[in-house]
Amino acid sequence: MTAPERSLRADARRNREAVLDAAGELFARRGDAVQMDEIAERAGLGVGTLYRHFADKQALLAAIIGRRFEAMATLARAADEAEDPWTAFETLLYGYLESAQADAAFRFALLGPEEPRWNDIATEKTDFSAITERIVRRAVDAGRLREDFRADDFVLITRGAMANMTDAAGWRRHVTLVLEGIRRPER
Amino acid sequence: MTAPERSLRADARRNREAVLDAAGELFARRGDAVQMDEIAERAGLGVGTLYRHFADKQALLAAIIGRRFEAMATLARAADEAEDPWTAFETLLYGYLESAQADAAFRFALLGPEEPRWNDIATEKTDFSAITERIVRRAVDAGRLREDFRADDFVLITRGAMANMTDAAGWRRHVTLVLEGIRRPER
DNA sequence: CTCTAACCTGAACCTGAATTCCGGTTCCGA
DNA sequence: TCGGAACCGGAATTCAGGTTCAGGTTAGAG
Repeated sequence: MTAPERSLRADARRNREAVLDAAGELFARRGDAVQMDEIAERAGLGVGTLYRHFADKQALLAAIIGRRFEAMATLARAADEAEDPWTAFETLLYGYLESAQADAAFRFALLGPEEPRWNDIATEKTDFSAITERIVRRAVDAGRLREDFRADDFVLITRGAMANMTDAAGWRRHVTLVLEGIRRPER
Repeated sequence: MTAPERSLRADARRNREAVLDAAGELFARRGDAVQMDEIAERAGLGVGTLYRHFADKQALLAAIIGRRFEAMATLARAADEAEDPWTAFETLLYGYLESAQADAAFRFALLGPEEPRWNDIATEKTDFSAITERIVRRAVDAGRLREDFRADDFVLITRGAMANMTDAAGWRRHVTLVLEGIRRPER
């Protein structure tokens, strides 16, 4: 996709990285409302350079989102390490949501109506989904989640919480309420 | 706000209504993505006429949202009629969400980051909020909702569900899960 | 050190809407 | 029936942002 084709000239590689960093920072803060000019300025480059590395704004966005999903996959993998299935689940859930809170673009990508489209654009998402599925299954099998809980439900909860990220406290309360209906006692 | 100032010429009143209807229909289907030209065409009028009645797109949107909140207040009032507090609560919740499902603009207004702003723009919202508060209190007092449930939580749940209105079934599942954690047995 | 393909720049350009504006129309009171 | 204030139509204007491109600049192979 946005694969760093082999052998970029040193300065080109450096600039590409600068663009990614600047865009990541700005998109995270203000979602896709940021303008290409801003990104270019922050990266200390001309707009033209952005277009040399990314076909259009959408592609740049996609690259950033892909990065996030990679990070999410790592996070999920770490959560899956946990001995206790419930701990694994909770770690994943909160880790994911905290990342979402810190990144407006990521949130936007997940909440927007074109969400399904990211599957193609950000293939990194597949990894994450797979691990999530495993963690959910573990918790269900251990009897710590209602028996009919599915990975899809994880998405539902997650979206629900993200919709309440206007104020910092709201989504935690939301998750608390939901968890209560989903969780099952240890024994 | 968009008060139909006294004495509009007959045709003007008729046109104003046509605009409101056309806009309501289109906004409901596609949110604020619809263009002024489309609305004008559907209303069988020129764009200029829209601007004669509403300062700008935002104002037109606000008028529509206001209408919805009026309808929601009516709905809430009806729900409050119910003898059983839980029935009242559930009726309100589902009625509200079904309306949201049927109206993208309404949903958009409630989910968007400028949500708070609607309090000023659509004063009709106040009514709705008041009744909602009463219904929630009734259910809590009757011991049918967890003791610490507040009207704010109703908003949380509601936003959470709306975020899952991409597919028609998702939000119902979401509400089911949440209700489980919130509800308290009859006795 | 040279030369050129690969890069970069940023002003100009384009596009898609919202909004304006003014020459006609129409309602309606006298 | 008449006059003019209220209205209406819709092409023209404005504007914000994304995207392009005609030159200038290097990195780095030879």
